[in-house]
Amino acid sequence: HPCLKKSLSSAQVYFIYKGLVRIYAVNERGDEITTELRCENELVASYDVIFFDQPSRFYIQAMEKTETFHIAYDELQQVLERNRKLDMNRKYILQNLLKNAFERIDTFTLKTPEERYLHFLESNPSLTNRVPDKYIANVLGITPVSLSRIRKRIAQKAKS
Amino acid sequence: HPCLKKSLSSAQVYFIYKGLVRIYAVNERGDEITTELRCENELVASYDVIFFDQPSRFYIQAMEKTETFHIAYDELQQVLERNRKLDMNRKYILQNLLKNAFERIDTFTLKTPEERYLHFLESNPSLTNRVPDKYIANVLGITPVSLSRIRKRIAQKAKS
DNA sequence: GACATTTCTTATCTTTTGTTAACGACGTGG
DNA sequence: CCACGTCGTTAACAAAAGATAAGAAATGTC
Repeated sequence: HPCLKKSLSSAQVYFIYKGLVRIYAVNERGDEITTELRCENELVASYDVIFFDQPSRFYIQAMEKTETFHIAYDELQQVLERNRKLDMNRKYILQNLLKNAFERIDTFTLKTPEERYLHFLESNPSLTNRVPDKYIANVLGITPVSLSRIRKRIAQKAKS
Repeated sequence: HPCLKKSLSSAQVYFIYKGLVRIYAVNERGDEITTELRCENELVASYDVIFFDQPSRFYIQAMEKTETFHIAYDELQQVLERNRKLDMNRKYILQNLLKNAFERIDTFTLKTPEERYLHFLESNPSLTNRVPDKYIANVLGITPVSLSRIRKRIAQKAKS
């Protein structure tokens, strides 16, 4: 049976040191849509709460046995404030988040769904076999049925 | 005649204090695709150069008479290092970039092109009448022809 | 004003995607 | 072993989007 679903409603920042989670929201048509897949050494937080100070639209569900550290966002800020040595880490983490976000945006503007899927496989080889395809489809902005067809097309090209 | 096109190849960070630019890249089919529209009080940089230390895929073109400050990224880091008082600003700027990036990603996963366009109009009322629609279409991940049809559909709904 | 250029719209056709439903494969728990 | 639920694939149809081309509208230049 599936793992527990929880609202991502607190102003906590989670660091995953083991396992894999999906972040999902409910769109205007009432469907659960997975927006993020995050695994080891990655951060999870609801930007609704942290950046907008609003109720979170997001939920979290572990796809595997997952272990995390977590800390309140405000507290994290204070810790970083006090320890200059951690500053490099903060820069690195924020920049890494930004880099990935920009890269992902550009796959939506510059690539077709098929190219986007291939790019996902290259960029996330570790995720591919750990998550049902339907969640990957959501992350790519397409439906599971459409992803299935894309996979078929790719397989046909590979044969010829 | 259109304004000059320049490669965004330096490791500079530009702050726009007047005007409006578009950032574009050339996709795998050889088309110029606008990926970003940036105006007053916003930052411009090539994340290819700054984050990946790679040749930039991006170009910049001013849509209006535009004036900017710019500073080398490394130098900016050093300035911020030396002036603790600027640190708050850095946090604010980085978080703002992240917030916008996350929000934009979610419009691709959670919204239809039509909803995405309406969201763009709400979020960027100042841009709407300053840029040709074809660039907005690119930013939304659709073609100009498709955006034209979406606009027509919205207008028809508004009548009824 | 006249002209050229760019942009937007529209039409046509093709391709892709969304939607829904059915089917089989697989794993789990009784 | 069987019932059950989940997941991926496939089919059928509707809807939307891409590609291309042709006109209309808007813009800029002289």
